Amino acid sequence: MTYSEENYIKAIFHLGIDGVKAVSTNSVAEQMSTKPSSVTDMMKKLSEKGLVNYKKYRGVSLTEKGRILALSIVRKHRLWEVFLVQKLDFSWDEVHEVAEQLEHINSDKLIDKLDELLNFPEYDPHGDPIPAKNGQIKKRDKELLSQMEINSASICVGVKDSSVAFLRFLDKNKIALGNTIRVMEIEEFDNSLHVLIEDRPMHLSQLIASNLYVKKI
Amino acid sequence: MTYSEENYIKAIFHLGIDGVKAVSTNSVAEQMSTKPSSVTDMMKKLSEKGLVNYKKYRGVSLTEKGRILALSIVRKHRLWEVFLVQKLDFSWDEVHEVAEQLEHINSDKLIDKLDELLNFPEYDPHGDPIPAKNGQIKKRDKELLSQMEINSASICVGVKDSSVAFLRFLDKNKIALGNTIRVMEIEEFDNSLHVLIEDRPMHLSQLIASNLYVKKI
DNA sequence: ATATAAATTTAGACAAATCTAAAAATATGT
DNA sequence: ACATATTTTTAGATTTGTCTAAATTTATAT
Repeated sequence: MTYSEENYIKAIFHLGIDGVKAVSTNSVAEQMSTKPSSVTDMMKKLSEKGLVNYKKYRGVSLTEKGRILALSIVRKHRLWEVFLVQKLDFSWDEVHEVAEQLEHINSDKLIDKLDELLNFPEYDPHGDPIPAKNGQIKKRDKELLSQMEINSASICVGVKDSSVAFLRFLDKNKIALGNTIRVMEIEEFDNSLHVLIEDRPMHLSQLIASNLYVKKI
Repeated sequence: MTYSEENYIKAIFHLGIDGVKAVSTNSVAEQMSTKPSSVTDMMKKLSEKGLVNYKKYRGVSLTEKGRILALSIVRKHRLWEVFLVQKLDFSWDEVHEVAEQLEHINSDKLIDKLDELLNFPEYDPHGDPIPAKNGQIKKRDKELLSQMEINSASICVGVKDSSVAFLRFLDKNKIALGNTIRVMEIEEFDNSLHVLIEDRPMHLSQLIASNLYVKKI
């Protein structure tokens, strides 16, 4: 597998995450910052290799073989992110770029041993689950903060948007995974939330609330 | 820099290590398992970029800029090797292949932090010095065991040949860096050595002795 | 010194991954 | 339903790194 092939497989995986049957050529092109014609070329190639189901004009999806490959890449990416944060003191907004490179390193022993060094983590620094060696990936039961009711209490377990801008915003406002969040009031006007984060009162816009995953308690 | 360019720079660095003015096209090709014509092409390109001094038919050498780049790649390679051995329990004959991949990962912060995690090691698992961040590389005073005199005592500090076969041989015979070695007798016939390794008598062929670096004590 | 051998470069080709522009297929709105 | 817009594919070009085969330069041996 070339890096490029792996990146396409990963893109299709991420786009097709919520039970979507097939993803469009254009969406893959956008995700990867390439042109649709490049995607078409690559889909033919990956289809030849039995990694994707591709029908002209009908979009593309991963085969079982492709899914397993995608999961192994995601596993590597997320384990490296944990390593960077836990062992090298990276902040959660710095890890993605480096992990994008590290995820292509090819060595089973390396990944198994890294997993062990990190004590078999289940989630990456953004709260996303780390696929097991056999490809199993657990779906955490979580919902968006924006969907919580008044007076509900929850724990922050992940972010939907993991852009540098959003993560820095959270840092600046001392909002971190593991924090407890209680919804005190919902502004009808703009759907913003008055919350208590670890007993600290805060006012969060609807945009913020709809990018934070929480788990009811 | 592409991976390929980096590999050529590294090859020229390793071939030119002992004060050689210029290395030949063929030697680079052999080192990299490519064809001489491919080397010629790449030398033109690296010359354009100011990384090598290249004159047709006259061989090639690194410019200062090229040397600095080479040292940064070697630094990364050797730090990763230390990481693999110290943190992930790799044996010294398993690290090279993986480090060949990891050395191309591009992140200054990653390498600085890795260096720190490993406590600023000076040598890699084979006894080779790790270039400092600024490119400084210390030359350890060492000589081949085969050049030691009778009754001399020394400490094993490195290997010349770091092939899997040689490293496994050393493991099997419990010869490791840091061991003390005393030369008891030299066989005139085949230049083999009778030595005491950590007080354990052993008989080493001339080939073995000429691939072990030691430091007199 | 010069024929021959060896090393190196050149010329031309190829595969991978990308692009642009044009053509074809599909989707959409009234 | 059909004209128009959008999406997707095709055709052909480009760049990078590689190769083979032929030509050229340098080295070597007598």
